[in-house]
Amino acid sequence: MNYAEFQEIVVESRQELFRETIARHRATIRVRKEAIAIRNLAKIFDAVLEIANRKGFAAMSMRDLSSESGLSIGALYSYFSSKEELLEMLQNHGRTIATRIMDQRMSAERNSVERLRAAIRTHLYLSEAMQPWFYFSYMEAKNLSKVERDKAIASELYTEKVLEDILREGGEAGVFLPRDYRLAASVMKAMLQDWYLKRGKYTMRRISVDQYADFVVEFVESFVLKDGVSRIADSCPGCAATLVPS
Amino acid sequence: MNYAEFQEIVVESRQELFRETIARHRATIRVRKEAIAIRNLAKIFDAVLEIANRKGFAAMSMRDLSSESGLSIGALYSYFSSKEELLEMLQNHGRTIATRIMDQRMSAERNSVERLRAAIRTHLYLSEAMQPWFYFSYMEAKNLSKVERDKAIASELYTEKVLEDILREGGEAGVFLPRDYRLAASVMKAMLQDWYLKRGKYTMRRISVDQYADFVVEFVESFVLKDGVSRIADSCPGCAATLVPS
DNA sequence: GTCTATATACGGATAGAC
DNA sequence: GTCTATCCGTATATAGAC
Repeated sequence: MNYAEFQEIVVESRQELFRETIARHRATIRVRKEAIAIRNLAKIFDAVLEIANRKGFAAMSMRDLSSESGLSIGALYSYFSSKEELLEMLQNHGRTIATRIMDQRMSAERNSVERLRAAIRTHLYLSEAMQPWFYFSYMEAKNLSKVERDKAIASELYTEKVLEDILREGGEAGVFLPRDYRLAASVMKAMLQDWYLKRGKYTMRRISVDQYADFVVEFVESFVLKDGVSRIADSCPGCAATLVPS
Repeated sequence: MNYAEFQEIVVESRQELFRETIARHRATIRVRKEAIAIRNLAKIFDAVLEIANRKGFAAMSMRDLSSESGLSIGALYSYFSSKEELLEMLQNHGRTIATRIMDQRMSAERNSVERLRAAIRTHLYLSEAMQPWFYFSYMEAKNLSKVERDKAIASELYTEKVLEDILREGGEAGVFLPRDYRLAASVMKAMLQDWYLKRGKYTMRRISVDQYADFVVEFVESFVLKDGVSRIADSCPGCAATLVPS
């Protein structure tokens, strides 16, 4: 599966997830007509991501949000009861999509090498499809309430644990070299996060998400596999092409 | 050189750099007595880093800064003319220290493998000694004026270019394997940045900066060196100990 | 050099018309 | 369901006493 195919999955589940988010916040969302609520909530979330990723959530005023989303300030407040709740809604919404898709796709793979590759690819594809949300979530995490911040941290650590467990199982099976798997998972995570944190840089350099994924797989495998480089070059000649100096 | 030794260099140059920062902003800093100005500016910078890294620079009020720094709001404004100028002063101050020390230490090393290790270690040591500033600089970069933001981006890209050039020179000398050196420099940078962006995580896990540095060197060398693992394990048995699974 | 008191503007949130 | 007008707290920045 390449990125183009993956993207469709995300687009398809989008509608359904807005329905769920609206249901979860039935208490504060006063708009009863679902179609309208979905359309406007999507506009609001997109506008928040656009403004907050440019100048920060704290610096975004309701007047900014009103003009960017096309809804009046009064109308905005029938979708949330405070700016803080808006932040929490957006965090929960994004995290739910991300977690669900990640879990779905990881459950398919069985052997360690394939699981490692799938984890890298899926995470990168996901953060590519939802780049504004991932960036926002990273940058605004410290501004969340303690409860919400703890959820965000738990989610981060869970992703890292998934990577660590793949490495550990592969290590026990003798597929991977003995390494500090926890530290390896940490720096892998850092590489995955760089994709959405420095998106502009990679766009300028004309690096596609598939190229980046191939590179990260290669880099990590050279560290954990016994024969490092050769394997992926054999199994995926196209990938190897991305490894020569530019 | 380990971290403890490195730290002294940073502490020593601190005073001198405050003098320079005050000289550079002679126009706005109304306080004439240098000793007082240095002491208070240091208090102000520390307080900004403390508050802004907790809840963001935009959310930090002058009242917050006043009570954290111990200076009144009126006194604060004799050190800068606006909140925005304060942000720029702090960015410039930190970047000057970081750039100067990085350049100093890199000029010493000659061969490619040593240069690569020195670049990794120095960057990590620097970001450890100045962790609050590095974190602040990363998180608040997007809130700077265009001029200042461009300076911050240029500085980021320069660091990456240093890494890329080391790899390229080593590649041309046949010391490193042929790789995409630009992408390699990118992900190395991501690993280096993880150290100051997730400082709390590594503290909890009792990973020292020296352990982390050894690990990153090992990881990168397994990718670019022909015989990967063995070299560092031979040249530094202590380091190898950190590589077994915990 | 540093303080307190205050001018002035801008922010989040609500009321009530349509 | 959405809009405009407005309340009221809090923000930055300054003035002037000490």
